[in-house]
Amino acid sequence: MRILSNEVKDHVGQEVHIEGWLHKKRLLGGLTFINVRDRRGLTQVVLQDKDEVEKLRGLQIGTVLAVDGVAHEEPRAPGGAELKDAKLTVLVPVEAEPPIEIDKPIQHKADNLDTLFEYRVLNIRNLQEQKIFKIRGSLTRAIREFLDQHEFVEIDTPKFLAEPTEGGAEVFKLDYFGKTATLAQSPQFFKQIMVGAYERVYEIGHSYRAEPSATSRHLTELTMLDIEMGFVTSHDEVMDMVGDMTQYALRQVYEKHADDLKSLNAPELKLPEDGKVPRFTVAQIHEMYSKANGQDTTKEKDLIPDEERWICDYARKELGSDLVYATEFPIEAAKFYHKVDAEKGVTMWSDLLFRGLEIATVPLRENNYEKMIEQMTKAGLDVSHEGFKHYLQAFKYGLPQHGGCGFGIDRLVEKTIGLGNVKEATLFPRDINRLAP
RNA sequence: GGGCUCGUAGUGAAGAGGCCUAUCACGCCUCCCUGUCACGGAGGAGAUCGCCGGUUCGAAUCCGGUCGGGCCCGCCA
Repeated sequence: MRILSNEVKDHVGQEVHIEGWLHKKRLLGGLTFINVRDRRGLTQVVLQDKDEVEKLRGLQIGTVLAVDGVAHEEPRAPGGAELKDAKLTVLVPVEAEPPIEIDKPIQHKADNLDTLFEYRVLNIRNLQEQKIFKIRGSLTRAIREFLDQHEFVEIDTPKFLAEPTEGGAEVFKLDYFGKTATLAQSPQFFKQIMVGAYERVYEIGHSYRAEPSATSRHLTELTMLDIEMGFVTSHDEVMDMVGDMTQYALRQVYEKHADDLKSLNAPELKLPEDGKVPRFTVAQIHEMYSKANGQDTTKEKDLIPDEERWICDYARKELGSDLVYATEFPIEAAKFYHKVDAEKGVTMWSDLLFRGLEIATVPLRENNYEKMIEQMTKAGLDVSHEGFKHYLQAFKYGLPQHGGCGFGIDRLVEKTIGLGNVKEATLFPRDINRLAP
């Protein structure tokens, strides 16, 4: 029966059977060490029999092996145990030399990202590279845990849509049996509709943006966490929920993957002591940034990327928080479904920033049917259009006040680990130039 | 859409008019090596310097074009 790499130490003195990939050979003459990789990690196998070593001649890293040997306690071996007197069985011989090395840290330099993704199939076998996606899995699991605890229902909504109706971003169009379909830029309409059923819903799914943005923070296919929560009494309540969730997920992952994050050189996690993510209005940030940097940004409707980096720096140094909210975005920057604070003349929409980057937009929605029609008409949209019909039904037949967020999972993973490009946090990234692998 | 950059063995880099018959590291091949873990040692193979054209006695190096990357801005998650 097959045992796994981390179980070898529990079978000292016994004959055991392991299977995995040849990960490394070290030939010292009369003594040969090989590392066998399985899903738990590496097992060191010691070979002294020349005939056994000969079985590996001409075979490359990646060869699939079975090894029968006796487990020994050995302080000199990684993990404190190893296999001796081993017999090898080659299950899948690999003679082709891998185009990249997988037993050493993989280059993540911006100039070489193309090579990283060109050989993704192989470099994902690198133990260091694997940590990134284990951490990614843990982050989304922690988010699901939090949302489940707070009575959110997980939903799945279609990605083929009839029309590009939401606005704000370029959409992909494709032939759908003679009609034109678009790929969803977000589950926006569906999650709001579902508030009418469950009050609280979320989806972790893919969204598609056809924007020709070749930057370190854009993908054409991205993973978004979309949350919507009904019967909220204030914008603050939504911000608190999203802030709590993010802190929960980060704490969980920093605890569970402490060693992995350290070996990946992730920054130390700084979260506010009182658990409340600090808030600044967009106008405040413009003012603070302009004063500190001598560049006048007070006329900008949105934050410029450098302001996002600056306010995050400020929050980390002065307030001990890697997370910070930019609130009260101006009405000119808003979408038709955002709720407007008429008294202040701003929207009830904020962005959650994390280590210099916008990772979520957190707005309160307009939920009044007549006001929606009014705001849509003002935005130049045809409210009688087929694409809006079912969305507006939800409002016509009763939606409570609600709010939520669109949260970029790829960006969250990138910044959690301290990577330089959102694509490094994505297994098989899709961008303006890349469709494969 | 605009701007700025970079293309040299399988991988990562050095070379910035002649010292280049192109250097180094890792990987690969052969041999030596009984405690390696980025093993070590000796030797070897592997590159028409992205492509096309130009300038020059001479181009990896300078110029133009082209193709392919990257970064920033706009926009967004």
